[in-house]
Amino acid sequence: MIDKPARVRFAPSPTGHMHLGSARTALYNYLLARQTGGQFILRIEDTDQKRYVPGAEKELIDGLHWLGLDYDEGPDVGGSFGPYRQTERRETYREHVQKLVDLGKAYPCFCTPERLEKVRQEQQQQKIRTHYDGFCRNLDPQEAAARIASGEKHVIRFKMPSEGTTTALDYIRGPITVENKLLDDSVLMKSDGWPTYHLAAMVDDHLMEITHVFRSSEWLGTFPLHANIVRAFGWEEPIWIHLSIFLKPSGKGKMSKREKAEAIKDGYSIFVKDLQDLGFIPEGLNNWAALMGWGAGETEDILTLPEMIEKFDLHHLNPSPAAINFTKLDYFNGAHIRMLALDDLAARIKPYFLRENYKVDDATLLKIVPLIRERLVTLDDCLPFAAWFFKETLTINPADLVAKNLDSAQSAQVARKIYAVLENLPNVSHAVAEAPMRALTENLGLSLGQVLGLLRVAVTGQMVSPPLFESMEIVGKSLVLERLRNAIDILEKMSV
RNA sequence: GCCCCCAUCGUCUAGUGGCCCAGGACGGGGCCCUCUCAAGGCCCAAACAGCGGUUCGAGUCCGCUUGGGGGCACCA
Repeated sequence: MIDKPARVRFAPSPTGHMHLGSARTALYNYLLARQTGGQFILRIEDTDQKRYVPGAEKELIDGLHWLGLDYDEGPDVGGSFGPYRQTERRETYREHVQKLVDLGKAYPCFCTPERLEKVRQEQQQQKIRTHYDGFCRNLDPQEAAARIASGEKHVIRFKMPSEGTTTALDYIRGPITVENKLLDDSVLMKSDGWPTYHLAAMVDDHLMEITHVFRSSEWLGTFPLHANIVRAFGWEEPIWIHLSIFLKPSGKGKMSKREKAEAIKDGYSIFVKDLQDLGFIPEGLNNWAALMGWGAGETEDILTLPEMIEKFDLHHLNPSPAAINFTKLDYFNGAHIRMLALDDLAARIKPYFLRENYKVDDATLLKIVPLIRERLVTLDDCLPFAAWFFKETLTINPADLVAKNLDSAQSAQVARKIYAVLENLPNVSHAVAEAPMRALTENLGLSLGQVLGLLRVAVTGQMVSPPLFESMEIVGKSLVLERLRNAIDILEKMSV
């Protein structure tokens, strides 16, 4: 599907951590821009002074970079439609809201927050719709001007048409119609002089020549308002695409704050930064997030970013809410890890060893990677599988050394036999060691599981490890024999 | 309370009136491979919320019911 170049924007507010929903919205924006040869823009919607979180913008930018969703215009990269931070566009909003006032499509309102709260409570008591009662809607313009001149605090409200209906077109849902009398005279400009989202986003989308607006379906309620604002200015509307929201794994509502915190304990999170720390890779995360709400086709599942760019199609976006399925994220992550080049994977898991203070040498690491690659679900799984490679001494649970269906004395006996065989080999490489070990197993009348299981624990210190012979090849003969000697000691001590 | 949106296997989805006794993927179960754990291969169970229409024909169109979700700020 190749269309005209799209200008799209990801417009988060720096009020907290970047979460999954944001990541997916950003991804869809990116995909459409790249597919059509258009531009992907980052705009920071920071007009709410009270909710501003220092560092949030940086986290957003870092998150985007980590995900590989590079943007063409934004606060840190510039562009000819800037500035890209709404706090730097205050004058623009002021001019535009004035235009609306002059047009008679917006008006100053002097109601105090206290009065509004009182009105709201009364409405709730009467069980009627909570809305602005229009107290200032028909103030005499002269009088209003005088009150403003005298410095009286006020906001600017949009004068919503009071009769008829408004129909706005959502790309994936079709036309959405509401009765205008149900619509509120929303605040466009706050008393602190900053615009609300309703005004700022509409103005910016127009001025920045945005062609497609991807946003959460949480905006559906104010969709008619926004359409009315755009129309009041006489502007052309962008294509609106309201994305389904993400539900908690049970499918019952959005994740609560508490549930978000709980998820971390299970090794999951809805925050991009956490997911990164937890060992998820951008390739896996993008793939998983993309497919929540987008039907990519009949059979395709594992997709790379370039493949997604090629296949992305607005027609296959899904309007229904989607329950988060972290198990499926595991699958996508593992699948993409397996697709990584060996040196790439090595570079990505190295920090996890360093984080635990292991001394990692790159040559060894590179030899280990092919052994553990298909075993990793998340990057930090490298630790349980391969940390032992970098340990000076092993901590062995003696009971693990005792081979299945044998006692400690018998196991010690087997261990000595293994030692004797390995000792006489030129080295313990896979090619050299396997056949003799199989032969030994057969001679002893034991199973491979019994013999190699014992050897595994002796060499790696654990019951589960990467393939034994390949591992021994990396460790080397002398260390293998040393550890085997140690294992024999342990078993002999157990037997007395 | 009011408004809006949504509705196919447990989950994510394919399906745009006949190609569907509904396809794929995750998860689950079984088998194979196998030195552990994985990965991989094969197989199985599993869904059109209900009821009315429209039509020669409906998962697909319409209505209602039910269920679910979102919203009703000088937050975004």
